[in-house]
Amino acid sequence: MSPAASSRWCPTPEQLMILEELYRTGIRTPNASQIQHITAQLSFYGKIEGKNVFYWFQNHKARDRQKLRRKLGNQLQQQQQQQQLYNHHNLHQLQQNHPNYFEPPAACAFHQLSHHHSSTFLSHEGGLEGARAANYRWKLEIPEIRESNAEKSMMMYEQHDWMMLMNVSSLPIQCSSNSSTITTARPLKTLELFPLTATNLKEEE
Amino acid sequence: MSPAASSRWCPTPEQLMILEELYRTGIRTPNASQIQHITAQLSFYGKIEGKNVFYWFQNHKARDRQKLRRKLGNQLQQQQQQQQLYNHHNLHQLQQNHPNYFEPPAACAFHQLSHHHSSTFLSHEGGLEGARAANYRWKLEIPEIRESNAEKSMMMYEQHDWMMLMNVSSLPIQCSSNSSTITTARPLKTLELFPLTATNLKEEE
DNA sequence: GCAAATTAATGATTTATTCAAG
DNA sequence: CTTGAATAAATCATTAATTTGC
Repeated sequence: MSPAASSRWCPTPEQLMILEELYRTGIRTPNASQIQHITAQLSFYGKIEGKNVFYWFQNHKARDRQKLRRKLGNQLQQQQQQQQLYNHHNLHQLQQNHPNYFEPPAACAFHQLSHHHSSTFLSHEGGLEGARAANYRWKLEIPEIRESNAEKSMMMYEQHDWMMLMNVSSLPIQCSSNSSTITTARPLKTLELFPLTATNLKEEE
Repeated sequence: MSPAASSRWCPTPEQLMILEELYRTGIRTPNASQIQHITAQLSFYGKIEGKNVFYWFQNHKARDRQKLRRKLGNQLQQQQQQQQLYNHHNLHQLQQNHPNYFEPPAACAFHQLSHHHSSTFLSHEGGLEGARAANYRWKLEIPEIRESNAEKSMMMYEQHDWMMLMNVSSLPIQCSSNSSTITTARPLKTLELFPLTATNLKEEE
């Protein structure tokens, strides 16, 4: 009965509490160092990774907004005049394609809101300088590719998985020629890179 | 007089060409290792980071779709019958919400294709099993928050900076440093390697 | 010809939507 | 049904094209 490493993070009550507290405090979109910090703190209460923190804030923010939107949407049932006015005014073509867009104006408003908030809590914090200076390390454990149902859908590409610390500038990738490999030079590599097979299958029409 | 490190990546013609070729070949959403490879290869032609590659594909895919959508949108003014038929036939619930989803099947196909490709040049690691084993460290340098115009918009949160390279596995990236005339005119075998056969029309006329 | 001023492309972020585990 | 995870759409911001007046 090993823990069997469930495929997704399950926040402990403590973690959740802290996260919510942080959110209440005003943190909406933590940056790298903030995430690092939070993760470190929360890791005391249980297993957790940076991406969990990241996603949590993303989702929480989004859903919070969603609720708010709904609530407001109901409240302002009668003020739709404005709505229509607005709609009629600055409308992109794409809205044609999204007839189910409930409240485009709301969305717009939210953008602004968003900006406002971030600047708000950033200003008060004023403590990013310190963070900004240093380098941080992250241990990235390979994300346990879920092959559970792999047979069906092949596998998922988690393209987010790679997004990270690309600043690997130090990167030894820098062509370690020293060994023989050179001979082939780039053309060959290129070849490897490009499976010219198939190629067809354009997404067109 | 340093180059002053422009704030955003500017692909060299070679890099661009290769990327486009890859795209044409079918790569839409490269995974971690693919991005690694591509980045390594392209780094020979100029400064480049993984995230550039990632973003490039994201944007290219999106804008390609955009164009296509527009085009089709015009073309299919009268063919909406088919659409409806299709929609009615193999429909997930979500398609209700996205009546404007033109080619869900295409998307699917690409995933498969993509997978095929990756396995093609990742075959040496015999799949993902090998990769999954280890943990890796990455140095995360705080991304040099651009404060250039900070006073106006405070700062940007680059939350993407942290997400990255989860999968990084065996990293077979063998670059060739080689001492050829790198400076300006690289031969760019790659180009020659790819018969730019235009069986598929250019994106838009 | 050549810069300042505009516009078009496109790299980089942020937000909204969807998928699927529990 | 809730929510972590992933993807796609929309948006912002900067660079390259280009126009324009001189």
